[in-house]
Amino acid sequence: MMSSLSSLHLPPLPKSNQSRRNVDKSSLPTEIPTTTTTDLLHNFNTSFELKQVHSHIIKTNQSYSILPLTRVASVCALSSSFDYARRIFERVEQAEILIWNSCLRSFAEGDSPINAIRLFYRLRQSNLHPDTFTCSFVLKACSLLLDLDNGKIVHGLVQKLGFQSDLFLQNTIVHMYARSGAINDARRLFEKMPQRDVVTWNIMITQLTKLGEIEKAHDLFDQMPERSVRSWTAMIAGYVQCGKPKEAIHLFAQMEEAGERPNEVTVVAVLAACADLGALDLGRRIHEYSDACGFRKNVRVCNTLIDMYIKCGCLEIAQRVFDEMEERTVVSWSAMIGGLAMHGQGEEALKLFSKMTQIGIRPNGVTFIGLLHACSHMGLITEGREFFNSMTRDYGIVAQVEHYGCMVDLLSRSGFLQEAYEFINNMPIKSNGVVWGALLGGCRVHKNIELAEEAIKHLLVLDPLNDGYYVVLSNIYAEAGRWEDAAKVRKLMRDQGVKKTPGWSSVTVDGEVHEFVAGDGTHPQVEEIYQKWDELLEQMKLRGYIPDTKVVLLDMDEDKKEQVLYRHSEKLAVVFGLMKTPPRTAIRIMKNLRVCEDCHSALKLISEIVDREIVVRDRNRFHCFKDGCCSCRDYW
DNA sequence: ATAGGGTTAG
Repeated sequence: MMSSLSSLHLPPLPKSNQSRRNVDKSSLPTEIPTTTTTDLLHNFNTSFELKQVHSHIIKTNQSYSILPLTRVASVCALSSSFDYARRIFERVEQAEILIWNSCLRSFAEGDSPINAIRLFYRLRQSNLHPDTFTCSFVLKACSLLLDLDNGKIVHGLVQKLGFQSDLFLQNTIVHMYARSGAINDARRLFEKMPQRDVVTWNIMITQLTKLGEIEKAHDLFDQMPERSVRSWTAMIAGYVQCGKPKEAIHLFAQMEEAGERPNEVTVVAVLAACADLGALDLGRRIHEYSDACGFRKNVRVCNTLIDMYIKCGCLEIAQRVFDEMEERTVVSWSAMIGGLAMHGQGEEALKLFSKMTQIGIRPNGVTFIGLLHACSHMGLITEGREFFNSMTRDYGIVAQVEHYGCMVDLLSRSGFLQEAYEFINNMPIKSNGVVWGALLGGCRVHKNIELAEEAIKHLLVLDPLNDGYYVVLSNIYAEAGRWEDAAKVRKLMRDQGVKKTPGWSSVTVDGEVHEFVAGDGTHPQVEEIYQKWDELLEQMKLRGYIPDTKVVLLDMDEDKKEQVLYRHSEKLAVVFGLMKTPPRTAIRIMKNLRVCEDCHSALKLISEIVDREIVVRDRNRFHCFKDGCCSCRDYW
C-alpha cells in the first residue's frame, strides 16, 4: 500500500497518525474503535485503483472523480493516517465535509457500517462540522449495526447542532431507535413529531411488524393520511412474517382495489403468502404479472416463485423457473434441492448438489438441510453421515440444531434408534423438541416403546404444549394394544390443557377452496360424497384394500373404527375433487397434519383406479400418488 | 439522504 501511495506524488506521510486538534471528548465513549489496515484493504485492489486515480489526476489536472478518491480517503482515514487523507482532500476543489460524507455513505451502504462509525469518530476529532448528511449516514450505520449507544450519541449531536426539525433526520432517528430495540423511544418520538411524511409511517409500521406487533402496525396503517406502495407492501410482508398469510392476501386484494401497482417486494411477499397457503391460482397470476413487469430479472422474485411452486406441488414449473433464471444464487439452488427432497426426488436433489458445487457455488447451512432431508427420504445413512461431516470439514459450516434434527430423523427412520439416541446425547449444543420429536417418530415406525417413553420425557419439558407428540405416543400404545396407557396419555393431555389440533384437508375446485374436517357431515353435498366413496371402496377392496383400523386411536368396535376411518378429511377432499374436476386432471389437496397410513394406502389405490394424479401437501412434505404408488415410497 | 424482499429438519 505504501508504495502505491507514494506513486501518487502527494505530500509524504506524517509521522504520527494522531490528530492534535482540540476535541470535546465529553460526549465520546472512552474507547474509540480502531481498525487495521488489513481490514480495510480487504476487497480493495490497491495498486490498480490507486494508479487509476493517479493517472486521472495527472491527465485531467483536477479531481472530479469522487468515488476512487473516496476509497483512497477511506483507507487512509481509517488506517494509518487521518491527516494524510485530509491532505488529499485539500487538493480537491470541494468542501471537505462533502467528501467525508461520501466516505461515510459508502461505508454505511456497503458491507462495513462499523467503519462508518469509526470514521465518524475520526471526524469528531477534527474541527470539521458535520452537516445533516453526515448525521444521516452515521445513523444509518448505527441502525444496521443495532448500535443504540452510538445512535443515541448521534441523536444528541443532531440536537446540539440544531438539526432536530429536519424531517429526513427525524425519520432516520426513529428508524434507528425502532430497529435497535428501543421501539418505545421510537414511538414517543413518532408521537411528538410536528410533521410526518409517508416514510415516517412506513418506518413505524415495518418495525412494529418485525416485532410481531401486527395489530399496532395495522392501526397505524389505518390512521395514516396517505399510503404508498411501500406502505401496502410493509403491511402485507408483516402479515406473512407473523404467520398470517390469509390476512396478507386479503390486504393484497384491497391494495389492488385501491389501484396500487405491486412492485418486486410486494410480489415477493404475496408469493410467500401463496406458498404458505398453497394458493396456486393467485401464485400463477402473480407469476404472469411478474413476467409482464420484467420482475423475472430479479433473483429474489425468481427464488420466491420457485418456492411458491414447490410448496404448491408444481415441481416441474419450479424447475422451469430455475432453468430460465439468468443468474442463480445459493438460495435458488438450495430452494430447488430442498424442493426436490420434499417431493421425494432424492437422487435429483443429490445430482443438483453436485452440479452446484461443480460450477463453484458454495453451499450454506440451508443447502445441507435439503440434502440431509433427501438422504433421510432415501434411507441413505452413509451418504447422510458423510454430508453431515463434510459440511463442517469442507465448508466450515457449524451444524445447527436443525442439522441435528435431520440426522436424528435419518437415523431413527432407518431403524437405528439406539444410535439416534446416542447421537442426541452427544450433541454439543442444546437439543430441542424437533430433535426428540424425530426420535419419537422413528420409535413409532419401529415400535420401540421404551425409547418413545424416554423421548416424551424430554418433550414434556421442551415443548409441552405441542399436541403432536402426545398423539404419536398415544398411537404407539394403541398400536401395541396398550389401551390403558393410550388413555393415560390422553388424560395427560387434558391435564396439561393441550387439545389435539383437528385435522382438516382442503381441495381447490374452480378457484374455490373447499375445506373438510374429519367426520364432516356439514358439507352441502355430503350424501353425494359418501355415495361416491362407497363406490370407490368397493373397487378398492377388490384390489386388496384392508382398512387399517389401528390408526384409529379410540378403543371401539372394529366396525365403528372403519366408519371413523372412512370419514378422514383427506378422503372426503379427494372424493369431492374427483366429483368436481374433469377426468385425468390432477387433484391437489392440502392437509394441516400428516397423512395417516390408512389414507396413504387408500390414496395409492384410488390414484390407480381413477387414473388420476393426486398431490397431497401435508404438514411437512408432498405425496404424489400416481398409478398406485406414492412419490414418498412409503417413507415418511 | 430516510423505510422494504428469498431458501430451513418433524
